[in-house]
Amino acid sequence: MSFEELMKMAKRRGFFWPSFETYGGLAGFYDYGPLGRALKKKIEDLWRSCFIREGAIEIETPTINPEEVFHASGHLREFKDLMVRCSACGESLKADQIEDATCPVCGGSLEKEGEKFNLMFKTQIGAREGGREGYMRPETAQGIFINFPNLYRINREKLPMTVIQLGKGYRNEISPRQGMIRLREFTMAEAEIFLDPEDEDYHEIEEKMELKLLRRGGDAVEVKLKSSPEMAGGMMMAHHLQLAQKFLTELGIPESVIRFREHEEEELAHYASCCWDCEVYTEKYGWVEVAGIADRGTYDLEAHIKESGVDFTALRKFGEVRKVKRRAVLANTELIARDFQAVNGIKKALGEMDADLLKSVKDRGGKVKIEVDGKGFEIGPRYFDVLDIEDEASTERFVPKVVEPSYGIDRILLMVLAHSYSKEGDRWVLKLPPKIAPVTLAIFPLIKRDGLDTEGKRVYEEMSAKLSSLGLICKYDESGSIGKRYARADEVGTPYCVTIDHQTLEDGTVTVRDRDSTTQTRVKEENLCDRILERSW
RNA sequence: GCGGCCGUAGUCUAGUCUGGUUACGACCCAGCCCUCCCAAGGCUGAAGCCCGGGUUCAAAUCCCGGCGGCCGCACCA
Repeated sequence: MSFEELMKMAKRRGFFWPSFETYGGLAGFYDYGPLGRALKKKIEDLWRSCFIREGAIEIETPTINPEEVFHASGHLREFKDLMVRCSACGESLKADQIEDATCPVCGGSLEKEGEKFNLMFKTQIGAREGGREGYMRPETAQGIFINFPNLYRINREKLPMTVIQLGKGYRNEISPRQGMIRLREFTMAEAEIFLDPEDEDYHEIEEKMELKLLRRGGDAVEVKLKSSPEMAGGMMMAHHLQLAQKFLTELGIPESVIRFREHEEEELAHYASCCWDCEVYTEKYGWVEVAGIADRGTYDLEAHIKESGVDFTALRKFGEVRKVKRRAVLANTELIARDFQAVNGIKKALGEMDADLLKSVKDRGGKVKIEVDGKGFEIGPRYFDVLDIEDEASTERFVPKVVEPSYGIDRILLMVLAHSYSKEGDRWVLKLPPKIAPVTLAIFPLIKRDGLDTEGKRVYEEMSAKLSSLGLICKYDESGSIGKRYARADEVGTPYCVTIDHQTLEDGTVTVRDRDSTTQTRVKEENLCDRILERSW
């Protein structure tokens, strides 16, 4: 099996093909045909059920976001780098690292015009005058983060809280390559797990499951995470590494081609403190990232607090009354009133200042400069006190940390095809797990006469009515020879072919052919539906 | 974005160097015939020179430009 053959099959049979071929083609965009669309939907459904199963809630937010969102998230700043190329050695350099117009690598001269590497698609929202700038989202995650207060309330203020979103993401890649591997518009499936950093032991780690971990700068090792979840970055990270492997193997990707690779320090995204890529191996592309499980810490929620001023905290309940130490600034209002008058302004300003800082100022006998209504004041140590107070409290507010598994659905679909497509002698067989096969059932008359064709169409209509209500696709085919029809069905991974033969007319039984073994069993027509659904639903 | 190679039906491909009949063949696809279980066979049919300009009596073929693709470099937050 080569990737070229796979891509040809995908186009010929209707899984996917490059977009806009009518107008000369455009790299980084792919269309899904009927089979691809059906397969993709089933992969998405399976992913969704993997998370819903453990209590996740799903939302949908816009793909276009106003500028503020990405200003807060740091995406805007990250993309403002100017890249400049050296015309002598070809080295690409970030413009802010260059002091004069010479190349720090070879001393050659640099091109005058730098290029902006902004990987977000920019767009205008509303009328040109008074409109706002917007961007196509490069990840679905921000739509979840900015909704945290709503979601936390809707989730009855319980953590951990897992929020998922499936949808399109956009990255204006400089030069997309490798067909479907790097797209400019693609489908992501992301989960944000909000949790209390002081209480991470939510999940049982599966003892038996073995993962291949490639740690920073090290060799890959097979480990059972039960004994050392800290290897993966904590219980929640370990759990999601396992979940990723379970999901991929359920799609038919063998365990032997799945591994997890820890990001090197310099490889980490600006928001992540730790990240494991889940990679799948293929001959053609080597190890390809299909999912990333990142520890985003409190980065995003803190960023949105700072940008918006909105409260993105959660409430931690101690379950008992605790003594909580707190440092408070107490203004000496009598003295302030006597010497400065502007009591309320100064008191307010003192209250907003950092208590620890004021403490150290007071301890050294220094002065604090304060401006109130344009007038400056120098406040000496005797005008305020810094007190350590012990309160009693049964709750406190905190910013939750976030663990983020993020899956690339298009890449996963490609990997699923690559690892299920095989040649058996002369026949191409797509050995998809029955529950994700785009076409579940094909119905053939053995030959096109003797009433077998009309009987076949009748069976087809009945089965199609039943299966389509479950979202499953059923096909009827009477063209060519029976062998050719089996071959056509095998090529697109149809797990079951039902043939109507002369015996059907006598006793109401049909044959069910299994794709992988090609063996046939005879079943009564009334049992056919149950038989098909056993493994396909 | 830079460099190299490339662009003929849905797919693979002959033809391009050396301009000249109706652009070769295969697969796939559709219709009909045949066919009692794994791409049998027959007949018929649909479908193509990436786009634009130039040279020429004449361009798939030669020249220029554009677009797109593949590979390498860079990029991949």
